Amino acid sequence: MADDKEVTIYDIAEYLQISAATVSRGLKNSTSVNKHTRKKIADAAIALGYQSNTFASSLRSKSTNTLGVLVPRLNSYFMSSALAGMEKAANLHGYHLIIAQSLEDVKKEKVNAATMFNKRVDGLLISLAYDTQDIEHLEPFFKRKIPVVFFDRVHPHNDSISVVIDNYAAAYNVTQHLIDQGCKRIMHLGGNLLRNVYNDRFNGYRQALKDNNLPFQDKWHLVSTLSEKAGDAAARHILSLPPAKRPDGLFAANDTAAVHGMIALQAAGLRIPQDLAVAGFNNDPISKIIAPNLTTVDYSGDNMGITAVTNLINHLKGISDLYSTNSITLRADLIVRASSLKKG
Amino acid sequence: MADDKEVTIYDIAEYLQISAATVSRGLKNSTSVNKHTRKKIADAAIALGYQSNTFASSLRSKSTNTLGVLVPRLNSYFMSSALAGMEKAANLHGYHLIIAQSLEDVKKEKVNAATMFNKRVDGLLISLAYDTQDIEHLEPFFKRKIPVVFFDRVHPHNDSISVVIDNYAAAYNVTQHLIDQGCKRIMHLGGNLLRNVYNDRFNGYRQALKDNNLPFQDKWHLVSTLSEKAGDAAARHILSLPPAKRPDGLFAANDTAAVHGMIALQAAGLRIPQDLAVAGFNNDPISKIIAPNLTTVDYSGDNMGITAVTNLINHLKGISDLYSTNSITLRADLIVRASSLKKG
DNA sequence: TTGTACGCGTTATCAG
DNA sequence: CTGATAACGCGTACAA
Repeated sequence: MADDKEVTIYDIAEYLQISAATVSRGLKNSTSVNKHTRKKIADAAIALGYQSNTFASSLRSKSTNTLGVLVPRLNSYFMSSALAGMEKAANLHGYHLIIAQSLEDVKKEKVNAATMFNKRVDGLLISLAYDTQDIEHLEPFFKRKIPVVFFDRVHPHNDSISVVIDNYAAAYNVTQHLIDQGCKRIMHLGGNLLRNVYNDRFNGYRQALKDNNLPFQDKWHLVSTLSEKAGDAAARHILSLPPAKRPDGLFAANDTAAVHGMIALQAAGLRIPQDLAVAGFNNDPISKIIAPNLTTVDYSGDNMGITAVTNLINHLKGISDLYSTNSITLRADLIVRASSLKKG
Repeated sequence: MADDKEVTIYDIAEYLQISAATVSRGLKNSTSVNKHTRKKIADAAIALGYQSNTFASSLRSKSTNTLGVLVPRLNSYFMSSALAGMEKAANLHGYHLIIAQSLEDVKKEKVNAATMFNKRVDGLLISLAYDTQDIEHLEPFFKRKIPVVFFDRVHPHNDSISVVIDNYAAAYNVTQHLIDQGCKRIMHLGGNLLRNVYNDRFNGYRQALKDNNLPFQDKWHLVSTLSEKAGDAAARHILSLPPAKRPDGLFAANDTAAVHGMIALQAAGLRIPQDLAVAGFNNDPISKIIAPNLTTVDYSGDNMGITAVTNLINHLKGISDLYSTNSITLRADLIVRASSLKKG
């Protein structure tokens, strides 16, 4: 009952009157150990209640089987789906996840990146904070050739890979769809243009307008954090305009803002889609609950998470060369629902 | 440019012509090191690009500053909020999180628990899988006195603590509220009774019926996984009953099932709350998007996460005795919204 | 205030 | 197939 000391491979070795080296090898089922001995070792391990000490092993083998995940926030539908996908893929390959959030704060992002490095993660998965300008804080990883995978909110870098969707094309398609429905005055509720996702969506939107000879006005481009409140504020902004000057279409860069905008607009008596067609982005569950259902872009966090981790691990195992390509683009289809259907 | 070797405290020591021991002490700002020397060490560390090796340190000090988090799923609103809260609290105290999901599978839960132990987490936070029967797989933690904190889906155990809400009281209140609104035939869409949360909610519901002299019928208690599909199926079940035999109230053990039930019922022409009053559980964002808004129970994952981690860390730091109490109950208030308001 | 010497538990290397 | 031994990077008695 003296359960106070760790049970180590030495205890097993002594117990079986063999060497610790053999125990170590036997424990990982090395074929260079007699099958019979292997069995004895496994049994003894259980009998003695042995539990391997991961970081003693890591210290020696210089690999932790751990991936660092650094995201802006943990509690959004997209992100929690991405994490779920990552965990699934990681688990499948015997890797584990250490997770931190920057809360959209570069400073926290830097501190967390350093922590991940100190923990000697075998690879880093990162989606950048709202106002991260450069990625100097990732230099330690690049220097030591620890693979970094950006996803969603990325930053171009030669020695890393990005997993993204084609935000430009998706936004273009959304806008074109609204135009096809007869919208002529389309407002865009977007995010910080510093981040590729919002910049690309904005550009896709603008290009679609241009290609259809529709004028773009600066005041139709609202920048926000795309929160519930931001959706609300956008609605109030629209309602503050004289009816003749109001947009007849709204494309929000996420579903949260779109939905809360809709609710506020509807509360004020506007009809959707008749008075104003609305489209969002992400295919968040809320898009199927709001009435009318929200037109959006299918953006699977799960897929993105699985892809990011699988590629990272393949690279770690030398199966694929991470840097042979710089970017993986996942598909993200337009999902048309009633909120944007002015015609039939 | 030969950045291929780790920079260790020995490199700093050699660089400064002092001993590694002093460097080690200086790095953690020990007052037993000359202030001037300390400064030199810090500077040299930066100059040489030193990054401490966490697990070498852990191996020596036998503490990892890492907490294990083991949950059924990562991608639910409640759970991602709880994780966000945990990360926030952990980060605040210099702890980090290693996260895994059981995907509601006991086998995975066991494997993951073992991994967490092998990684020598300083403490474990766990919410049990759907069908976990016993917690023998946590024995290694108990034996080595590594603190375990259960949250949400808990299991009574002397050497651990549980962070919960009063599910019984909350469910009682929901049911009483429905009764107050005139409901006489209340159906309960619940989860697996093996889990405290669903069992307690069921019992609260039943007791409220009893206290109001309303009959309970077995067939009014539906057990499911509380998924979108389960909500749908429950609705179809209700619709399959002859109108006179249908319930006039529905209490679902989560908002997802409640909302998707509502949508299906409404699609079939039932009016909510007139024909059927509905209440859910969790105060998920979707409860404020469905029309009419869903009556529910406010259940803050963020709070629960913060509470669980803070208590765990206080215990680790010896500030509080984890086991002086066996359970912390957070408040969870009824939020009345239109979906249940038959009267005014 | 600083240095010496050793150990944490594992794995790699080399020899047999 | 197995064993002896050193090393991974750090922390800490103990001594100076």
